[in-house]
Amino acid sequence: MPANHNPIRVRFAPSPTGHLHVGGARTAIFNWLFARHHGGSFILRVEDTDQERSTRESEGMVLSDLRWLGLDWDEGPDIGGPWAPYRQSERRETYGGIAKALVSSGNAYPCFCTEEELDERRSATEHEGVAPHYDLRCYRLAADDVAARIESGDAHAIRFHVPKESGESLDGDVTIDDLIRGKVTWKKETLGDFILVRSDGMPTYNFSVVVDDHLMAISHVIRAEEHLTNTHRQVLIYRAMGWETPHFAHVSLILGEDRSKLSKRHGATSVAAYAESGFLPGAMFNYLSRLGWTSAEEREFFPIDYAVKHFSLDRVNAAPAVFDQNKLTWLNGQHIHQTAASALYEGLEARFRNAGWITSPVVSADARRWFEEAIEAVKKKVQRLDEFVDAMRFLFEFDPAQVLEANRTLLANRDTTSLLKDLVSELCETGAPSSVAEYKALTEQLKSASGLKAKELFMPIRIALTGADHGPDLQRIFALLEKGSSIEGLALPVEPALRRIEGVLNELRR
RNA sequence: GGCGCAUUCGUCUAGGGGUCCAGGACGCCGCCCUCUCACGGCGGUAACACGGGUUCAAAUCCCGUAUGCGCUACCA
Repeated sequence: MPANHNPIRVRFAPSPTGHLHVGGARTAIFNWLFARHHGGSFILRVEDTDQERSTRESEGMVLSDLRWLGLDWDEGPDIGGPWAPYRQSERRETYGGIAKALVSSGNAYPCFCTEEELDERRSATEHEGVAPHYDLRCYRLAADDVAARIESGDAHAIRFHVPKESGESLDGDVTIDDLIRGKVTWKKETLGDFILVRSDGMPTYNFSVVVDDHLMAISHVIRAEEHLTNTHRQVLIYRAMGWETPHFAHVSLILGEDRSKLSKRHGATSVAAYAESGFLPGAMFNYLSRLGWTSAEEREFFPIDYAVKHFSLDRVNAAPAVFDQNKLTWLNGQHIHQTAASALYEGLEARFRNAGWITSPVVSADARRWFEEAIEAVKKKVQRLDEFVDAMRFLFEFDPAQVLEANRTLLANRDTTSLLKDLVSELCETGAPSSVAEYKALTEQLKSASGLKAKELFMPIRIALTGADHGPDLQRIFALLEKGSSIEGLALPVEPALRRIEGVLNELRR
């Protein structure tokens, strides 16, 4: 028996055919939020019955993508659980047994038609304007005929019989009360007999999903809208087995900018790609949970536990939603701004090393502290992790010739040259300012020496020092440069500020 | 084609008969803060798909149309 006796049990059932996509991620998040909000269980089940496309490697990727998002599960293929196994490919006997029961109760039958034959007959009837339903050929086979063909080893699928004529034991009409969409009804005429078990012995989605959801005691099936019309078939299987149906909630699809279903051609769609391009898991979670769901107070920016506390299916929107990179990026910025530099550093070290800024195999405590200061200095200017490298590049890379070339009008005039000369002599005399007081003293000194106003003073210094017309406070830049040059393991020269200004002056003299 | 679902600013959404000549957020524009760039603050731009009903009153209820999407597979 499971340790958790809460009857709320939901599952996320991905097909392992590549990285987790944002659509699947949102479905997983909604399920997880529902479970955590109600104190129920969240089960992970791998739907790998399509052997052509499923791989164990993909399964590993999907699991790690889910973990990256901050999700955890109570039962799953990697951790087991009371209803193991949690991989459908390992549950064939179970499906086989249920299929047999459906055949003996008269709700299903062996079908010997091959795929090619079916294709042929389908295309033959297509232009007659008739719904392309199975023609019931094998349903009408005589019992001993069937027995004989099975005896002789003829390959066959198992097909479910949708009750059509009055007098059949089940009604083919189905109404569900979807938690997001309300009542949805289908008429029996809509459906043809459909395959339960393929001729290779693998169950189809519509069959295995019912068997597993029932056997795993799933209370709420929360899944994407593309499965809504399949629910008709599934409910019929529940009825034929005499099983109670779970509650259904069909979440709308995520669309690309052109309002078609989000897919690879819309650009990055896997959560792994977003992780790589510098999105924080908390921001991804925040954005995806907000896509189609709002808390009663309509908060936009929130941590995971806020969503757990406030999540409710009642407030999930039935209309499809366009994936908006802009808003994701904004949210990611908000999350970065709120995250401590020490935490940000964790996700940034590899990027810094990659940029060649770290020269030692181990990062010393001093170096780490210095990086955290630098992160703090530029944090509010970035919206993605990868932008930190661009925002901090000026600290490590400086080419006087290039800087002059790009800013000749501003740097190559008499006032600026004498200002920079003054600055050099100040730096030689007192060293680079490392405190607010020293910095103030320096700028006061420069102001009186040059006679320039504050506004005219700072831009030439900024550019001669960083090469850019934007960046953190000059005072912080001096301090960072000064401190960093005395820390081992950082790719910084000694006296970087002085060298840079001198370098520019040298270029000016040429 | 048939069936199903959906339709409020460019986008995410609030709203569920009167409080809505429709509120919030992203984006965009302007202003303020400021040595710069950002952050932040303030303001602006912009929507009830269309047509019929029902009602004293409709973004909200009903019907139809249009559009989009999904399903209609021995994919999930």
